[in-house]
Amino acid sequence: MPAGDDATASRPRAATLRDVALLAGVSVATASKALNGRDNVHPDTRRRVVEAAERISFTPNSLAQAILAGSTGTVGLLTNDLEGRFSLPILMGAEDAFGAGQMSVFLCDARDDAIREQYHLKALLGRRVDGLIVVGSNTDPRPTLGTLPVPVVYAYAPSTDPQDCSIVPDNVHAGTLAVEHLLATGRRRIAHVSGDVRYAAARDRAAGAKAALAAAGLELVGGQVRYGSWSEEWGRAATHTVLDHEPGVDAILCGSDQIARGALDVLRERGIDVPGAVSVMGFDNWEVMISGTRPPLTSVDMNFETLGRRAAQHLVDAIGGSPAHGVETMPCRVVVRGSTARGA
Amino acid sequence: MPAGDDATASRPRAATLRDVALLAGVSVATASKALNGRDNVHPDTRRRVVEAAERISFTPNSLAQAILAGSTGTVGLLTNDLEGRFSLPILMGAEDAFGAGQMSVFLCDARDDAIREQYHLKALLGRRVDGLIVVGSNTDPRPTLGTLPVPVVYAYAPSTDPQDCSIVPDNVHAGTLAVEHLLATGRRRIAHVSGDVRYAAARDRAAGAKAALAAAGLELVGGQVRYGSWSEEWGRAATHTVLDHEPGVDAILCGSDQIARGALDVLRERGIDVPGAVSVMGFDNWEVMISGTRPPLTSVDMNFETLGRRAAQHLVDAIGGSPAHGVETMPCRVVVRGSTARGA
DNA sequence: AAACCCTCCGAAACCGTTTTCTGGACGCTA
DNA sequence: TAGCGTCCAGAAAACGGTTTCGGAGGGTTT
Repeated sequence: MPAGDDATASRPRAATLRDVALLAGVSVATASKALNGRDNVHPDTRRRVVEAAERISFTPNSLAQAILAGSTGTVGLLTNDLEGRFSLPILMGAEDAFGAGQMSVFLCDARDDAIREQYHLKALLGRRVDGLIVVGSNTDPRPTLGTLPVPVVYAYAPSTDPQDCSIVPDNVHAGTLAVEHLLATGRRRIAHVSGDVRYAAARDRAAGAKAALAAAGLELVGGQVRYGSWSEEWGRAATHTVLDHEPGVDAILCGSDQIARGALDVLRERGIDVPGAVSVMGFDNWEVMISGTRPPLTSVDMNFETLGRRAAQHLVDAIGGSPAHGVETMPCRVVVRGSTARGA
Repeated sequence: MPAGDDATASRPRAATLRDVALLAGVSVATASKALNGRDNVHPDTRRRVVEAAERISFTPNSLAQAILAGSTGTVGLLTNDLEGRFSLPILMGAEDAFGAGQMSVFLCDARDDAIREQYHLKALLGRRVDGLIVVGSNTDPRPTLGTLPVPVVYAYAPSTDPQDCSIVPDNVHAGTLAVEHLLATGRRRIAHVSGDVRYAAARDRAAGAKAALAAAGLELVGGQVRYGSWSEEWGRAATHTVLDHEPGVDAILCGSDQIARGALDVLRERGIDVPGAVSVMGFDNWEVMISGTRPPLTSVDMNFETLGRRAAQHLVDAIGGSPAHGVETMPCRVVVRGSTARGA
């Protein structure tokens, strides 16, 4: 158990440019120029300054630099999803896009609470972030933040205002890709078990799936999407129903990896071969859900990292004076695994 | 698809105190005093200033404030775990402890790369964070960052330097609690299937479990811990082995929720009643892994949020001049669910 | 020796805010 | 009416950097 004691043990105060200058025997102006590679500094002088800076491990105060330059090199990531399912890949993508260390990210979680969001927004603007990425908790449109003194990019959930810049995963295309993959592996009698119908993601994926089926002159087995909740439990229940009512079914397209896990469990219990008799697919390609499924689950990856990179790129452009408008959709991709293996 | 166009459409520059003062017809000094509730400002004047500030939605520039005050109201969270399993609850706990909006958090992911860590560290120190929380990717000790101009608290993974302040989950106690719970529900022949033996977490939990058994005059069925990997796959394999070699086993304590899922699957396949014949427990209480297990999995919650709050609290104390030293362990708790229900 | 150029350093202004200090206006008392 | 206290507003300094500008010093040319 730690015990507080040496309150007086003075921690070395962060070094300032003045300290460096004093130590090197030059003025602060010269020290600044020497460290920043400006011209008109004698090589010997520069060396002295650099050595002094290293000796006291001087780190320039970004605050002071920012106050002059008018930009801070920081962005705010205002999220509503701290399960981290979407925010974190987006954060990683953004970090990559900015270039490590160039830009630091303030992460704030509003927890889907408008009051808390305003609060964090105020704090971020006060800290003069150069821009904002707003991550929603689902793909339904969310209210715009309105006009702010810094550019904003909405990721995952689009803004209601079409003038804003939003980057969202293409759920319609995801549904299409999934069905095309199933068709390509010889499936014809496809059921679709999805999550909560109130989520745009569920409806969009279903729309894409139906469109792809229609293009092949087919429709869903049972004629309709089986909406429910985003849980394994629902995946199990719905799969039982599907198997009971549609004996000829040869593929179950699940609205999420969790639902797919439920489906796989029931198929295994009933002794139905996957993918021999029935193929199973999920959406999200959530590593932690998928690793361990039997057989390994084919899933549609929504490319969150790419989405984050793209959002960051748009933000950089906007900060640079070239804002974008409207909703941009990010393509996704099918990750094929054993649960739909061709001819298995 | 967004298209860049109105690069010239000037975004409203953030208002400064000077703007407010000009609009209210006072000096910046008076404006500052009026907005900060200082004395010696005439009520009418104050009202004029406040109205002016609201009219142009003035937000004080925290950078300028920080440069005066010498503290920024920001902390850095340097993590190596952006699966977010540990970092995010810790971040949430820290946010809570700081008090919403008081303190903003820079989140950086070093991805277990020392170079990247140094890079982020430099950026954070340059931004004059008031303190740092360093989150490891596992509970093995990690190298200290050494002496920095700001206080540091190590969370999840302790620092190698006992002078540093570290907050870690009490894995030994977790193992003890788990076994005590199993004993309390009448189990006597307990097997322990755990993850990678190279992880301190695995060894500590096992040590706690063995101690609790010894205290009851028992030992592990089979005499030893079955170490492997942190996967469902290993959970399944090891459970088969246990059932084959130890027919009398009445509980399987699993080193993680994932391993426990594997165990549950195998028990179900073999038609063994859980918890009637065999109890199953996991560690971590990872909601997303647990929701959907049949029966619902009893698990030891490591209280990451509390850990994060505690780390934040220690950081605040250290910033306030009362640093703590040494490793502090956080208690954990058993969350009882169906997989160990008494007398079921 | 005067005029000139070049190299290099430092003084000072600036960013946006807070705080201290100075001082003007006004009212009250002696 | 002089003296004093109170109330309120503004000027100025400070924080830690960057940048501009002026100028000192030395060498070269006429």
